[in-house]
Amino acid sequence: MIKTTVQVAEMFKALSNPNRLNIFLRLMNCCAPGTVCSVDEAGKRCVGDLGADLNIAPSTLSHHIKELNRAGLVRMQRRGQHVDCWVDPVVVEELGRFFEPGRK
Amino acid sequence: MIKTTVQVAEMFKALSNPNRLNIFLRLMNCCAPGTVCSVDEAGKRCVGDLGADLNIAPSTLSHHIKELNRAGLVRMQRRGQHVDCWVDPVVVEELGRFFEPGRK
DNA sequence: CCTATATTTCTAAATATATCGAAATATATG
DNA sequence: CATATATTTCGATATATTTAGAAATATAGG
Repeated sequence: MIKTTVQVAEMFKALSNPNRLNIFLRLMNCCAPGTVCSVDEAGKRCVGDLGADLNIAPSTLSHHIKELNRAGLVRMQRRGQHVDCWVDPVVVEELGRFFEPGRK
Repeated sequence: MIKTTVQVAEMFKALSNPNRLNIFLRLMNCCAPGTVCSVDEAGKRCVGDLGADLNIAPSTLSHHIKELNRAGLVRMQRRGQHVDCWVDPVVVEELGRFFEPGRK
């Protein structure tokens, strides 16, 4: 899945806000900083959980997660009242390769 | 060299603009897209070279490279009329690790 | 010192982003 | 259906970013 420079820039933009980066890191680590991971399904957390201790309004949280989703980094799916979120491992792996030298 | 979430977000922000990302990629690849690498010192290119074919004003180019430098991704040093630029390999390697799962 | 080239600084305008609160929607359950 | 909880949409505002052009600065070479 080859990406254009613009698409990759979109992904980095999604991670360029400290709040969004924290949300992303929580999904990557599968648990809030300093806490033990406890989610229903492996690697998935609902929107509300992701905003814990981040001191942002629910509407802002929703907006940020939508941005991460739009950029292709995070997938979402409603499950009852909640909406589960998880990182797309393939996309994340591709991003990691961006920082390997000698890449073509 | 441990970085805060804010510092890392700054780095991603530096890469969130397509023009800046292109500049960064040229430094990473050490040559313009589709061309053979030809720089004085390994991995270094001057400010002017980095903007070739990017269709941006010199002032804009200078601004973007300064942003990459401020974020810690790119180092710069004047050499005569030119200013050489090169990526900080340590910082880039650290960024790459951000996308490895299971990181603590 | 004068000129040419490279780069930066400053200023300004257009556009984009971050954030909130209020209202709307979705779902579960009594 | 009424209510409670979770999330999203909408509208507004403050702030930040992108970019260019003009002027300033740096360096090399006559």
